[in-house]
Amino acid sequence: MAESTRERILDAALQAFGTEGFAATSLDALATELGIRKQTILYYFPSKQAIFEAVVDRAASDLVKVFEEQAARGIGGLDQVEAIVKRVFRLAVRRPQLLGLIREVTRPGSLSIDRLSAHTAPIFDRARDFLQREMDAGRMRPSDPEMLLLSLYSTVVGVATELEVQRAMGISDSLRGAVARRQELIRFLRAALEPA
Amino acid sequence: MAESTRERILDAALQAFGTEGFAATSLDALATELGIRKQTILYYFPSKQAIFEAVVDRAASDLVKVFEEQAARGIGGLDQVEAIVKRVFRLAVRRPQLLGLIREVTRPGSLSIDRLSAHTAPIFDRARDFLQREMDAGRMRPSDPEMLLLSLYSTVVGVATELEVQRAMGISDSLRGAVARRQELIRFLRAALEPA
DNA sequence: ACTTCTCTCTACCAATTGGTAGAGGATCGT
DNA sequence: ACGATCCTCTACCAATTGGTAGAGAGAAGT
Repeated sequence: MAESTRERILDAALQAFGTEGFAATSLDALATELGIRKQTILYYFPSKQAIFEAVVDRAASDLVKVFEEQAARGIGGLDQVEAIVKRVFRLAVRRPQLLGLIREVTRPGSLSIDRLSAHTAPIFDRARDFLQREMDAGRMRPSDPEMLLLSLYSTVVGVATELEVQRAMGISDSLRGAVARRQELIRFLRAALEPA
Repeated sequence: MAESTRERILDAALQAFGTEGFAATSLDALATELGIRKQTILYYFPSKQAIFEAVVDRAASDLVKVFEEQAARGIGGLDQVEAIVKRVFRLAVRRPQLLGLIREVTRPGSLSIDRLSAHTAPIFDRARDFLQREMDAGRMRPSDPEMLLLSLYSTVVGVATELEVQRAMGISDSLRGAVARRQELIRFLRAALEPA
């Protein structure tokens, strides 16, 4: 067997939760899609909420891995920011459900937000320290690193995931469109971050 | 009577759809909150979907009004961008459900996206033309105005609405926090937009 | 051969879902 | 006084929801 049933359930659940959302996803629909019975799902996970938490855990560690891989290279400066943006975009193109799930978890009133931030808190701290260091070294325009991090997060995740907004604006969402968006975003961020 | 039943239903529906989402909102819950029976709701609106569409229509025209009020002043340049950011923030503080609803509508697979963009398309065009004009006049760093608009949209809406992410980052979401975020965001955008 | 463990199934269930049918009480113009 | 219209209600309903109970098949260990 290429993939265990448990893994297949998690894959399908990530897809569903990340696009339709938690409430709009039913266990029956999930089971039908997998060609199994709902009770098989409930054999592996005690409840729908438990599936969601398992999906969040896996997605969070996938995300964190992407950041840590790049952090390990430590090329520094705006090139480092650019490299991370590129990685996030690659993730958004290959596995859009992953960022969709983040949006689902970070919605007001969502449970599991603490579960997500438990994973991401270390890389937030790391990113904040990185920004502070670069500012101190004069390689980046000085500002409040926490607020800047929030702006960066919003911009990158937004441009990477807001496909419907782009369609509404009349912007192509093809692969070539994604590359163009990424390039323009990087120019935008460089302009915002470069020391004056 | 201060407010008609129909208006009260729309208010409560905006609140619910904008925070919990469409699927997670039940007509019974809506009715209970209003102290009426579900069937009263269905007297005014033929279906749940119809309520959602009515809410989207009203929210969209409220949003458009905010933009058009500022566009009418036409102060131009980066000051105009700043003024719009301030207005969006004021909206996000006073009526957070409104931007929450936008996020709900712009989720992949959402119906009613066309309904929203029918309202917003004119102001998108207007904003694009504005950016192009300012670039041509040398008051703004030249770039692709459509892509820039997408970046601006993502950044502003993200910083204004991603309260849970801010909490996870350890940033205060008080009113004073909102002002600080706004100021930092404006500095960020000015740096990104100022001609080199 | 027998037990045990792992897995998927059928059969249910109570609660909730969005929605229909129609009664009854106001308030209105006539 | 009287019908008509507007509004909110009670009474239902079929379908779907997440979840429980337990049977049965297959493989593995003894």
